[in-house]
Order: sequence, then structure tokens, then C-alpha cells
Amino acid sequence: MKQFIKVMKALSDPNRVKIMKSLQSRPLCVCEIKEILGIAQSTTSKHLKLLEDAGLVRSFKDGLWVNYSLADGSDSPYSANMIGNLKFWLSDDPEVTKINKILPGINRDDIAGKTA
Amino acid sequence: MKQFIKVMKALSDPNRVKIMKSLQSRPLCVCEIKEILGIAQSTTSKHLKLLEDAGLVRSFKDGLWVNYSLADGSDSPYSANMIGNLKFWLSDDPEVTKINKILPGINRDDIAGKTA
DNA sequence: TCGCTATATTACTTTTTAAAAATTTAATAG
DNA sequence: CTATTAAATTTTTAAAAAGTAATATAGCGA
Repeated sequence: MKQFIKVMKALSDPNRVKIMKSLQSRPLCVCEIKEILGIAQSTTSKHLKLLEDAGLVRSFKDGLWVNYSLADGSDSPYSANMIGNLKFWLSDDPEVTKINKILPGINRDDIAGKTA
Repeated sequence: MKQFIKVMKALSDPNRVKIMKSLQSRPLCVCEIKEILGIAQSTTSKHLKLLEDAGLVRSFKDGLWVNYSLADGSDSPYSANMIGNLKFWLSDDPEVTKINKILPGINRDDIAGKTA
């Protein structure tokens, strides 16, 4: 039950769903995600931790950066199902298409600095 | 997006998930559900409203009683998917099996009264 | 080592959510 | 019409969640 609730909770916030949809395009670092969503770095970090705990995303360190990508779903049937279905769901959602439009222009090297 | 979030939110509470699992056995009235979960009538009513708004359950009036049952999923692909998967998921969960054990003994006519 | 920068963590504020008690509404029986 | 009872709604309180700013941690490069 706990695992299931974790997955549902993780996906019951619009910003976290947007993160899932963004990661369908490519892996992203925290600073890129914060840029896409227009929220603070600390908030972004917290959302990612929640998604990772639910088995929906995973992270790889790359020097100073931490790259996040979609998990493979091996964590639970719940996460597997949601990761899979979200590939199709919400693709036509206005907020999602907006993200997909700006995503190609998002580049970690262009993002301000100073812990911005 | 809004519909999706509604379904995820509705299923991110253990009591609401237990309601879904209970309704897999048979339709239930509010007083029976409150008895199964051991929570107040007003709380039960609110949970059911949330589930109904998410397209996960539906209600039929029968005189003084209101019977709730699983929805058919025609509301959205999200609700349809979750209703379907929950038929298999969590069936071995300890809290769920406990409910399934007491469910046959739950009868609306045996339940106290006085808006208890 | 020192400074710089990406991410995580902490502390705090605001908003949501879960819960119950009390009240209102609606349907039935007399 | 009145009393009764199931469910919905309202009000209130307590706990959880989302948000930010500020600080700490970690991995570069000079």
C-alpha cells in the first residue's frame, strides 16, 4: 500500500507531472528543470527527490551536475505502469506542449549561475 | 492535466484506496463504508465525493441510502486505467485482506443509528 | 589550497488536506 | 405533519505539502 500511495502522491502535483513529461525528451539536470518550470532550485530538488523515492526517476552524477532521467519501472508495478502510460497521456496538454516548445532551447551552459 | 491530477490526488490517500478495494466486492452505502474504515460519517462522505469527482466511483440513491459502486471508467483514460489496475493491485496488501475478511459481516441494517 | 558553481539540506511561511462535531437536507414511516 | 434516520454540508482544528531564502555539501579548475 505504501509504495502505491507514494507513486500516486508523487504524481498528484502538476510540477512533478511536468518533470515526468520533460524527461521523456531527454535527461535533464536540476538547473534545467528549474528553468523549465520557473521555480526555485530548492523546490526543484525536493520534487526530484520525491519522484526518485517513488521509483519514477533516477539520477546520475556527472561532475558538478546531477542528471535525472525516467526510471525503468523496476521499482514497482505502480511506477512501471505510470511511467509507461505517461508516455501517451497528457501529450496534448497545453502546459506540456508549451514545455516541449521551449525544451530545445534549454541548455545547462546558458543558465545564469551563482546558485541561481 | 487537471483531470489527471484529480485521479492521482483521489488515490493518494489510504482510506480512499481502501474504499476502491472494498467496492470491488459489492456496492456499499456510506454507513457501511464508514464502518469498514472506522472513520466518521462526514469524513466518509467527503472521501466519496472526491472519488466521484475523479470519476472513480458513482452513486445511486435508494431511498434513504446512497449506494456507491466502482465507476465504469468512461470519465477519462486515467480513471479507467486505475479502476482496471486496482482490480489486481494491492489484493495481497494486509490492510486490504483485513477488509475483505470483515466485509461479509458488514450489513447496513446492523449498523447503529442516530447518524452514528 | 582557494574560489567557483551545481545540488542538497535546513528553517520557515503559506496553502492544502484529513479529521471530526455539529448542523442541514432529504426520504421514509407513522 | 412529525419523528426518525442516512447522507451531505459547514465549521473548526491539526497535520501535511509546496514554496522560498539561506546555508551546507561536493566537485571542479587555477
